[in-house]
Amino acid sequence: MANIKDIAKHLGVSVSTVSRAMNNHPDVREETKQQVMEAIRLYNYRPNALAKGLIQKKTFTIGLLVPDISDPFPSSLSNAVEETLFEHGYQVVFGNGNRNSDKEKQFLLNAVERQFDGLILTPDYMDEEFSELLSNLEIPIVFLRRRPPAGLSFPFVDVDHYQAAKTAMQYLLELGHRQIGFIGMPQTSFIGNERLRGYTDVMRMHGIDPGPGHMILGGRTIDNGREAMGRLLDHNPDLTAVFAANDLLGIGALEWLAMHQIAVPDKLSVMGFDNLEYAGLYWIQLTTMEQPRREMGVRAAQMLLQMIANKEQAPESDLMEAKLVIRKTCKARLTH
Amino acid sequence: MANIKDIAKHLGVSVSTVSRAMNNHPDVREETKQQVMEAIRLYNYRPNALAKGLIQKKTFTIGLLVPDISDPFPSSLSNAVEETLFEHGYQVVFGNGNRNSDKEKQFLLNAVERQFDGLILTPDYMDEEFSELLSNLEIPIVFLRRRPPAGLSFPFVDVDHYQAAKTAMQYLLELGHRQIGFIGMPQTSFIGNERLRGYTDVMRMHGIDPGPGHMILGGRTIDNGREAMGRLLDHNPDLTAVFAANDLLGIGALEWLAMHQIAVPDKLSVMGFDNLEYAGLYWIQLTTMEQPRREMGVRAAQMLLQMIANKEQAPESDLMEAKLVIRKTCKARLTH
DNA sequence: CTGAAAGCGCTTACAG
DNA sequence: CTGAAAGCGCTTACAG
Repeated sequence: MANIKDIAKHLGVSVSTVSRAMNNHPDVREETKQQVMEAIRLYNYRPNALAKGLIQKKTFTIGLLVPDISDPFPSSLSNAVEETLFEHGYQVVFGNGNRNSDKEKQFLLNAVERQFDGLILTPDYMDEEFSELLSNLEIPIVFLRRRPPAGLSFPFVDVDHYQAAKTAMQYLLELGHRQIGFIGMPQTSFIGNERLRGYTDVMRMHGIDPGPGHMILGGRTIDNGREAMGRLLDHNPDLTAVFAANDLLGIGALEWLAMHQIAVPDKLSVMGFDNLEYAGLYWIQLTTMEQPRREMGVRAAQMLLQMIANKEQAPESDLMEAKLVIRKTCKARLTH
Repeated sequence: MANIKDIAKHLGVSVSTVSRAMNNHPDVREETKQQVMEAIRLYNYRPNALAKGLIQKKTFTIGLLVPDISDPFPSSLSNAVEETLFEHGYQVVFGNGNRNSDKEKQFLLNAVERQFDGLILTPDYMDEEFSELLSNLEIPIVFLRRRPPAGLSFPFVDVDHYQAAKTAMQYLLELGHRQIGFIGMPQTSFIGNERLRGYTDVMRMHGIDPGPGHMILGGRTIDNGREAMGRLLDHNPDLTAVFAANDLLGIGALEWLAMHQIAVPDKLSVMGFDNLEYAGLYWIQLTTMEQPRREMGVRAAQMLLQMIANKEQAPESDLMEAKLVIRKTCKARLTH
């Protein structure tokens, strides 16, 4: 590959001049600039970003750590991040957390070695070591769909899961439901707990104290949802509605109900959370809470850009609102 | 950030020694090595990858261009690529082609500027300019799920779509179907045409000449499939089976059939292609051809690794076999 | 086993 | 408007 010296030599000018011409420096004769551009084309020359980054202390590279590249949820969000950052001249490097604690740490280390300009993080494991690493990082960081570990004050963007769960529950109550079951995520999940809290609080506000018979926790997948639905109805045959903490769980519930010929929404209403692609399928038509994925991604990217531009002043975290998407799995309770 | 000089100064040794100790050079006293390691920990030092890459002409970075990060199909495959490459110490940089010709080219340019060690490409647009760029690249490249543009001999890994379509058709014929319709992709799609060719050839082999009444081409999505199914049955009410060139199309067909109370597979059999997650859903249970996504990703990564290790000898392209996944949308034709 | 020096390919004051 | 020189943070012959 040709380098800047080659093209300087070719033109009989100094490398400084070539550099300035390439970078559109004002103090360079138009004619010289033209010649340089031509030589660049001729040699098929591309400036070495490593050398450039080394000296400018700026790489135009942003790291984006996602839990799992093949997970459909984060990927649409990643797209928004990537597009926003790309428009501003940054290349985003996806890190595959791979639901693996070591890989997440490895990514952080990589980011510092490679001199990334900023980081957007959706880590799954935030142990001591991770926090420790993070606190030494000296790079602008924003958390996406996660809260920073205790003691560290990085800005984040997330949905207000608690509020959203309340909205979902409110809807179910308006439809006349009182006996509402909950299919929840593992207790180790922050967002799972927020959604659970929304469920519980609304139930209590309406004078119902949801006991263990009202809920099955601990899952995330379609299989989990299917299994939970069966158990839930076993414990509590009076349920007229079920709130699933995520769509996969909700779809699993729907499966179980379909398998057992329990009509949805005539016999039982089902509410999901996320609004995955799945939810809109003809056979599913799940009523659910939609997370503003694109907006979250764009927002996180903008926040990071702002932090890079102004390292002093940290932006405010952003808690976004989820939107109720009404489809066909919830219905007013029959009053007999 | 501390640099190598800081830690050399701290220990009163030369930077050469620090460098050697870090990189496990044999000619360095064990004691020295220990001290260096300790100082590195103390300073929280991480070597600058830019400087390292600049001098070593090796960045341990691989570019992976995908058409669309949020597309579920490539992402599971990307995971396999990433994992394989990560095990060998490489970081993969995802490029979002974004179904946009300029972004794909931009990615190529970026790759050369940033001195990537290799590239795995799934481009959607391969015009003159793209080929031109490619031919100047001097970087090991493998194509994934795409064939290199005419005149360029990069190795590729893909599924043998023609063969796979024949397998699917063979299955339908074994079930007794003769009047088989085809819902196909745009004629601009290489893989779409391969699948169509498989369909047509098998039909002809069995003495049926599929006319325009047998097929609707031009779509990729669920909506397209739904619409195509209606038209197909309109033209050709005798059809007993339909082969959809991808699962989305197949699912759309299934939707239309469900909406019109046409029992699948009792009245009509439907065959898909891809085996997306969707296909296994309780309500769908689509019989389809599964592409070995993980294997393709792993294979492409291995090929690239081999090319990097040995720049002389180009590896053979790999055409993989798709596997028939029998679920519930195909059934033996009733013989009355 | 260790150090001094050159060099990777750029950018950027500084001087003219 | 242009050039010479220093320097970014490393690695690696070369010499000892």
